[in-house]
Amino acid sequence: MMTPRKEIKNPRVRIAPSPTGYFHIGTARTALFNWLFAKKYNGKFIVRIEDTDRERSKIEFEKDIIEQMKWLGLDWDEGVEVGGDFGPYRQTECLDLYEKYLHQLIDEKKAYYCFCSPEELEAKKQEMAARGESPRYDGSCRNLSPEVVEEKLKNNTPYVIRIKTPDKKVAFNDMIRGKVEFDCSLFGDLVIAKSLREPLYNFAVVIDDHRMQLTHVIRGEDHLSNTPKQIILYEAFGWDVPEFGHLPLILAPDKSKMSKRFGDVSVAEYRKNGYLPEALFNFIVFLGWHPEEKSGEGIKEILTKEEILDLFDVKRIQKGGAIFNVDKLNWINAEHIKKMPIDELTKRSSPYLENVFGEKIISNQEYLKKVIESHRDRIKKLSDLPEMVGFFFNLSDYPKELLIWKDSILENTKGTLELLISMLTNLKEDEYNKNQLEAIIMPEAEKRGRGEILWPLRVALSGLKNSAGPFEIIPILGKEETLRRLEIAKNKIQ
RNA sequence: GGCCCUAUCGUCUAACGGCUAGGACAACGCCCUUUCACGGCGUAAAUAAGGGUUCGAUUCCCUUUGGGGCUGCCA
Repeated sequence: MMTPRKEIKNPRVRIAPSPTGYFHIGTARTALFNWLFAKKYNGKFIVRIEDTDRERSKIEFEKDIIEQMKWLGLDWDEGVEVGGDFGPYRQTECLDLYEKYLHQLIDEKKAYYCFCSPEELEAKKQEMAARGESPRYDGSCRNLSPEVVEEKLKNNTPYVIRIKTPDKKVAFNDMIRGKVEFDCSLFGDLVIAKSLREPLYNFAVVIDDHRMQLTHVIRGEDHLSNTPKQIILYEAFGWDVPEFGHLPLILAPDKSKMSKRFGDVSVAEYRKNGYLPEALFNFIVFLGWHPEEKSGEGIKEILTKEEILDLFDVKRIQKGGAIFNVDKLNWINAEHIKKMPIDELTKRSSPYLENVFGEKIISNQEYLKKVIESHRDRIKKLSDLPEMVGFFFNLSDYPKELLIWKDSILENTKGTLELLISMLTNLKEDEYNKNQLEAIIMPEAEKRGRGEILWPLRVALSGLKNSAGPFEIIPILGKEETLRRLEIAKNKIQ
């Protein structure tokens, strides 16, 4: 059986995004699992920016990463913005350190300068592929004499730095997958730096993970095959190897890696589209993880961050990839919207409304709250709101035919509107509540047919084919506006 | 191609080696209903295939098949 799991205590974990694009949903999930892991086991969560790719790294992306992580409700103990004892937390600020370690490896003959040109390499690669071998570096520069190396360096011959990959198998015990083994002889000598001042990912990661004393490296499954390469480096330095855990990937509906299909699935995009951070958090964590079922009938799926943290357990992380299902996200989002206190919901919805209808819309908070409350059960996303509640602020024009119930006739509709106007005119302002309204209108509706009365009423109020019911709308609109809208309807018909 | 990971309803998933394989989303149907939603009730829907091990496999092992990742002087 399995070896007993080591007790996890005060782990140090990290998320190490590279600022080469907007904060991606997949990165968000990795961040989330690391955050949960740190919180759950009383450890530290660290944010490190991996910007060794100078070409593609941009400060605006770094800002976005930080902003969206905060938006999702994540906080970190060390890293960019907050600092800490193991800085710098941005790789481009560690160049001296990488250079030092590169020198160390070269001095110890564990790494070497390679002067092969990309063209040569490509040709060799083709050759090997043609022979059916797995393409790898043949080690031409592995044993260059110090004189030759010095000469070439003096002449500014372009070079890279390669690690001498040991000819052996490397195994590790993945927290999620159990034992995983790779044959390193298949790799060849890996390039670990483009130059002394240009370290490459696999090298920089090891230096930093070690330097920051990380105990667990939890990352996407796409890094699984990088792990043995990094272990080689740990061993070259004689450092302790952290525990690794490789999360299953989030897949697009066609099962390809998420980023490939919808390249720009940024968290910011979901935010803009009206998803709540608590819903996105909830949804994403359920992609590849489910809590233990508590005695019997199903599990609770709508959870707060705190509840998730309480239930979280690494052992229950899934191995297989999970497809990102927007329908489920929409449902979870809707559920969180239903649960949210109205003041909070109003605050969060305001930007979406303001965006469409302008600032004045938020001036009357009490009105706004009633409007939002009346429609919270009908929306999936905050961004659905403007379209649905717009009529409260501004009744748009509609064809008079819309006022006519099913196969009723214009004449009846006119009669209905006149009747309603007279009934509602007699009702006092403070009687404009659901109960009173129903008390006077429903008997009439039962008599003449509900649709005959209620449909024209509702359309007159909303101007829409589909909307909330009249007894929800009228109390919000109030007497004056209600009657005004009924007059508009009546005038349309004449 | 090579290496690695992976496999329960369409999707996310549950099931100490032991029940009619459970739940959720979506779909469909019915109810509620002035419309559209909400809500309530219900229906259909899965252990990839083949071998073992076992009294008994969704569960353990092997093979095949499918899917995915990696195979950069990206991260």
